[in-house]
Amino acid sequence: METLQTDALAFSEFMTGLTPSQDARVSSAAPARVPCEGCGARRLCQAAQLCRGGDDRPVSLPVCARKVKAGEAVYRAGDPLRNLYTSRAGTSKSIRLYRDGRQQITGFQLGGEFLGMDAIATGRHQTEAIALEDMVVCVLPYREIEALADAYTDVRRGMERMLSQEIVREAGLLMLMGNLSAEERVAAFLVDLSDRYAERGYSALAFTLRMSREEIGSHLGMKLETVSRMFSRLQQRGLIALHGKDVRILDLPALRLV
Amino acid sequence: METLQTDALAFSEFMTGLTPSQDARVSSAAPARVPCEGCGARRLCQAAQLCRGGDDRPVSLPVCARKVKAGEAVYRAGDPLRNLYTSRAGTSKSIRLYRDGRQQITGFQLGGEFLGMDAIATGRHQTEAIALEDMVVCVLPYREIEALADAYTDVRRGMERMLSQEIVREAGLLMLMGNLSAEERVAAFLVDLSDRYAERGYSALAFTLRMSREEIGSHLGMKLETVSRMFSRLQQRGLIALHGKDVRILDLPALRLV
DNA sequence: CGCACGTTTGAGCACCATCAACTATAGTGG
DNA sequence: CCACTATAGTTGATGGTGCTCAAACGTGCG
Repeated sequence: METLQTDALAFSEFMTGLTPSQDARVSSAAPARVPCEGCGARRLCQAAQLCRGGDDRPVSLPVCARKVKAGEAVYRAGDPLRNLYTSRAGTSKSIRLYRDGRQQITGFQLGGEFLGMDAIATGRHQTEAIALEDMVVCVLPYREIEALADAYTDVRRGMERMLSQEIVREAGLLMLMGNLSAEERVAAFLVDLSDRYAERGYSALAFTLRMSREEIGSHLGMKLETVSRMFSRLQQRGLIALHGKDVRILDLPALRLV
Repeated sequence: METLQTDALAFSEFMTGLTPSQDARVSSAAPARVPCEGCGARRLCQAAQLCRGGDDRPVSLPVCARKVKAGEAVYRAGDPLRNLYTSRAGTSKSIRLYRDGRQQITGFQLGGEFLGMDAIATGRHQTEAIALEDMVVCVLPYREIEALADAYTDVRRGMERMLSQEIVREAGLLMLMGNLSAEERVAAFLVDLSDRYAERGYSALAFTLRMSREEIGSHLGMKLETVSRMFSRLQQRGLIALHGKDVRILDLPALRLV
């Protein structure tokens, strides 16, 4: 997997599942239909079971790919729920806005992970998703997902499981915010990223943070200076080594116990 | 509604929808089938749309009522998901346990509110629900819910909306934990309770806290002494008046702005 | 009544936020 | 290629918020 990271073109192709000629059709302006079959991330895609037509499911979800540049929004708070999304490549953040301008990052989404489920309750997006780097996202029309879910039990179960997983994930964050010290939170954040990268086939011990210290702080409920200090402290303890945004985890078991 | 609170028997009957003779059949040991039709809380029941048989839905969910004494568990962490629950009467807390004994209260459930959705992802309950006072809960067999959801679109939509609402609710809590001061959190907690009591027909300005200061603290991410101090401060400011667990909100608009 | 428990209030301290200075890095244009 | 700038990150000094420890005060119950 690491070799792919060193080969930018092959890596891009692997993640997007698009050959250069297909790639030309995929733009912000004109999303193109692309088959799940060609998607390199399919094995790890949370939405894959919704996309593919199973033995007993002749119809598969028509998936459009869309490019989103770093800093652009996948969707905005208040937007009506038209689509759900999966990241084919790239990382995004989900921001929840508050009345007085305060905001909180409720989560980061890596490649293969699902976005937008907060909108299902009200029909409007409660958060907004901003790309932290250039992304390719799969656009999953919500109406079609609903239709599929109406027709096929396993799709329905999949949706429910993903919603419930999100509840469990947020409950874990609540625990973190309510009980853990700043150092413990940062350690838990790194362990979580490590686990998720490992799940997607990347190195669990060396990765690049796609988000700033301030964004990490907003997610964990602390200030950017504190994040920086805790990184330094973990480094002094010999648990991690970091140069800028590049993290190497030197002692993962110990980091889990912080 | 307040008159009902003064008449204990009528109130109990109203909330449980059980006449005394029915009531005798309802015990922890032997849950009895009770129809949603007789339930006084039905209009406010989050699960009502799952229970009742609509025009196009001949089959309705067989609902059993169960009594749970204060301090007893509705379900425990690790229990396999067999049922979802609605509180017919009484308040519960949802606790999430942590490896080292630390724990966090992820929420309180009032009468009419749903319990147990955290189990759908894994098939086992991630939290445990403990009654804060004597409760009557509706036991909704998960398999039957699934079957109903497979058969009827509106049931499926209802389930998804409830799951998504839970995500939005927890995201709000995350915001609270990440950004608000102790005083702001306590104020927000009271406002939330006020809104929910109002929704269920009770007074928005006078109610009794069913949980201890420590439980409030565990929910809001602070210590019980701090909760007490913040209550005192809000009282000094003239926003609330409290005697023990009885709260009167003197200036709700101001409390919202804290 | 006495005991247990929940709650309130106080004093001192630790942790994290704030303010501020400095460094590192990347991007821009001469 | 190098200055120049802007942005991100690190580190230090200081203060405030909330935690810890502790004592006193109710309130309910056996």
